[in-house]
Amino acid sequence: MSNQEKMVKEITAMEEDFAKWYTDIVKKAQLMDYSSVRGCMVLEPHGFAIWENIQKILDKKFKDLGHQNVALPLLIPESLLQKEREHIEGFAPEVAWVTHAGNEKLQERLCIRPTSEVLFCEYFSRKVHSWRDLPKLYNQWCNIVRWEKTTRPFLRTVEFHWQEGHTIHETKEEAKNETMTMLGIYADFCKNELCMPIISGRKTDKEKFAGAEETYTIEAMMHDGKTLQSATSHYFGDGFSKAFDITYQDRNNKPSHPYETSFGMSTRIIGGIIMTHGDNNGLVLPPDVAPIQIIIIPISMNKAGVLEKAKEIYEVLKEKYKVALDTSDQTPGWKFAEYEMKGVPIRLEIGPNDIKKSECVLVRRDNREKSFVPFANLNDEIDQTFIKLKKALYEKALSQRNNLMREAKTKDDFNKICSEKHGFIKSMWCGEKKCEEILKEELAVSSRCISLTDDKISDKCAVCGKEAKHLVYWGKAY
RNA sequence: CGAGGUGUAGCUCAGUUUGGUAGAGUGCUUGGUUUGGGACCAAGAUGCCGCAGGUUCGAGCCCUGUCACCUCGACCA
Repeated sequence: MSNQEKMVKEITAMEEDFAKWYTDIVKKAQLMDYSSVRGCMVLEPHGFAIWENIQKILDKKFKDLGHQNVALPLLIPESLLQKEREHIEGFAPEVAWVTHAGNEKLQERLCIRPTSEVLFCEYFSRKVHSWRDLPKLYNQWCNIVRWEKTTRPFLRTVEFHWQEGHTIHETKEEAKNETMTMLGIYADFCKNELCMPIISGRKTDKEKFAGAEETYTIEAMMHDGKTLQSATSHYFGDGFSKAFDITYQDRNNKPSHPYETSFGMSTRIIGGIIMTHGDNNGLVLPPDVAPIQIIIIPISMNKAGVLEKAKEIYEVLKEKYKVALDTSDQTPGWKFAEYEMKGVPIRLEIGPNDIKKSECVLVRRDNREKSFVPFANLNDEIDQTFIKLKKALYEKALSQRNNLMREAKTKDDFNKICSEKHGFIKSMWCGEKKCEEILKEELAVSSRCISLTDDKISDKCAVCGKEAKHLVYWGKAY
């Protein structure tokens, strides 16, 4: 068996079994491990380090906009959860209740937060009394629990880590602006740092967050054509503030209800990175979130000068990059495969032949292209390679998405498209829930989002033929 | 929650038909030779056979129950 075959043997080819390919990568790149509770995952160092990098980048973006971090409780009393009707109806089935020791008769039933709107509302109701107290721009990094029936690593777990921003404002306009600003933050982050093309838009009433007036989303397409809701930003209007009796004296000295928003991105995005960039050799990580950006592999470590040179290069590069040097006694081939599996964007090989020529071998993870780089040019060449690699990741993902993008003008178009492999389906929609339900029931595609642009592909709803109101992106969702 | 499947060494699994000393590959440990795409030799260590009952002289294997996990649906970020 050739080495190439051996390597491929480790990971199921995505063409053969996509679900297994995904699980193989998650396990073999050591991103996470299962635990003794179904759907509750151990985030292993390499997986958590990706999340930490995501946190670092997003947290800075939030703080640059004036948001502050807070930590609210893990537990919610039943009466609090039930104050907003739509909200509790949406979440009730997947709430985890806590049984606790002590005098249970006297204490109210508690649940683990499935999301923290009600906690923020209660908090705001105690803190907001004057228009001078507004706005409040808060965020928390935390874990939450939703008792999902079927779970998949990162994509859907019972416990998951996320950030949830909650803001409260004087006016509708201000709250709506906040909602759109935060959607933009997520969209830019996906594009610029994660190299993921996304479509942003508004959710239909059927798909929006329980209790929200409007939900905005960014949707990405995975290798298998399915779509992933990658982050959401909600405009709540004053529904929550009325339900939770948040009132303040406004500028006219009248009691008034403020307007709220919330927005979130979760560890699910790591699943999105895997299924957007990964290949049959393993994970492919965008440099900005890679725990190791450069791996240095010395060849023939026992030959004179090799280890010394590798260490020297490591010391220089570590000033600027996340770099690691692997001096373990595994063979070079083993190390190549290992770090490709882990998605490390750049590999440097340093061996006796290179030292003679004062150069090293630089290999890109995305296309595995090798080049010889003089030690003197290393810094520049690495910078250039990161730029090229990021561009290549984005463009590859974009062209894949566009190749699988379809347009449907009629129900027959939908039928035909859904009988083969497809990604997003663009079509015009009349705005009726019934047409959404028909597509969902007959073809298992759901509305992903309503386009925010005025683009049209026809004047009629593709399902019922009545006058169309919106351009909608449809798809099979994770 | 429906339909199917699987629980045996860290991991992947054989052994269950026909009950009779617990197995293989891989990984791990130690020593040596190696090192430009998952190296080789030698010597080792590793098991509540998911859990609880039952049948039997004797159960990984048969019976009953139970729990967990996986795949596909439905539900959902």
